[in-house]
Amino acid sequence: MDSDYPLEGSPADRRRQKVRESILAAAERVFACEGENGLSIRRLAEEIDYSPSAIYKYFGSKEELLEELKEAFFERLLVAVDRVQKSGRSFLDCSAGCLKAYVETATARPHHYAAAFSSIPAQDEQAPRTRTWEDFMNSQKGRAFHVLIDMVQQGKANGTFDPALDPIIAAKSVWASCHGLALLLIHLPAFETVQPDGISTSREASVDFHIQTILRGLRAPAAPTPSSICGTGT
Amino acid sequence: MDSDYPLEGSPADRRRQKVRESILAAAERVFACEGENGLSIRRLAEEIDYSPSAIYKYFGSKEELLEELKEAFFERLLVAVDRVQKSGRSFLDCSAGCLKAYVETATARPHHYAAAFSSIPAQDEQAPRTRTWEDFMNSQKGRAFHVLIDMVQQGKANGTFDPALDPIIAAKSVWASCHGLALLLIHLPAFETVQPDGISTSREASVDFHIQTILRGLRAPAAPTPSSICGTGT
DNA sequence: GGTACAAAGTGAACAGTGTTCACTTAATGA
DNA sequence: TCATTAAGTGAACACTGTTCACTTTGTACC
Repeated sequence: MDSDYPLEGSPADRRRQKVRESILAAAERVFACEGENGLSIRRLAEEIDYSPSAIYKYFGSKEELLEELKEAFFERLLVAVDRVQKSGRSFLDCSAGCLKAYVETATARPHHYAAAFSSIPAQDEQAPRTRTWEDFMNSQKGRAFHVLIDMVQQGKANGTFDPALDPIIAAKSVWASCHGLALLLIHLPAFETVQPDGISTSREASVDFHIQTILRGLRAPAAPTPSSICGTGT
Repeated sequence: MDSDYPLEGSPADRRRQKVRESILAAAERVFACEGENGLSIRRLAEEIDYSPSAIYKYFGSKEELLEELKEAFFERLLVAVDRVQKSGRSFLDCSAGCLKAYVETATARPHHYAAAFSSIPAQDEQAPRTRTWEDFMNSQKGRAFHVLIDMVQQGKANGTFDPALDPIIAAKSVWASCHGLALLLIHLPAFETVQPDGISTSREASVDFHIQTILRGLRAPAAPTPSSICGTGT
């Protein structure tokens, strides 16, 4: 979105953009190392040799600044998924690759990913109930979610997945599973290590198993044509 | 653990215990409504008509106080799981029931559940690597995790699950899936609502589908006995 | 060039946070 | 009754996000 080559806008605009980006870069740096607690406005100001109040000329609040960092996760994710999808693999390989890309993109920047899902909405606040679908689908989150819906629909069409699947419900389920794995890897150091004896399974084996299990759960129940009777949820 | 009937210890001890519990009760109350941000030591002190510094006679730090609230989730979970397991259902029904209990226990107190998985360990800090297994397994988290391991092993033994499963890896996978669903329900109000048109699927249907998909992913690959396959929840 | 105006940047201050510590008050055991 | 210990307090410290009157800087126009 933001151009890399500074050839547009007035000199003042370009300068402003530069400072803005230096703030974000500093925030990125500190946040990656020390998380939300280590990232204070004063610390940030010190890092870029400005006064704390200067930052408020660029971002309305700390929350707003963080929002920008959070959005970046879904941008990176969409890029990674795109790369997988263009690699010309088979459907199942491609699907597994996308899910793996999700987990890896998430765990590569633990603090960013955790922060992206950190806000808990107040229970009574349910006013913006109407036309949430379009709003959601136009956000980065929504676009990433749509990749999953497409995946399910494609799998149904080519006979890999159960034709009775509701694409949205199934996509939600897949998302939840990946989300959970990413977060457990991030939050629970024991999760990787935990193993009764020295024989600790590699992280990658766990991730691969998880993804294969997710996909197996969506598979078509039996042979699609002649003797396909025993299917459960048809 | 903490006795309800105040018949042990000296009067002073009992008094102390009472104050301690009133602090925890107030914390519980405030935390449930307003989350970690709304819970300050001063607010807590005001709530129980003590001075802020008094609280430090009972808890070493705010962190320590919160730790106690977080542990409570796993206690509630173990109680709920125990109830399901004693209900005498079939293996698959019981398993599904336990997973559902997990999601429901988690979403019933969103702030508590989210907080229980909120800390992100520093990347370099990997000193306590040795004998983590026993430590972990003796914690409440570990005991809850063990329920899942047992579930997988039982499923392998009775032919429901793939006999090739590694119980620990499979249990991790199941945990991750439930964890992810619970957190998405907590953090993303859109997750429940999201649906292209007014036809919004109920939350329960999503949860049930997710759990069935998890269990389906662990199923034995082919028919274990001649004609005993077609029923879903035996 | 000089000038008016807006933007960028600053320092001090406010209200809030977790935490500490010297202190007073209350309860206990000898 | 008195000494010892625990419980409880108020003021302070170092920090936080945020605001606001202020100065400096840059830009556009005459």
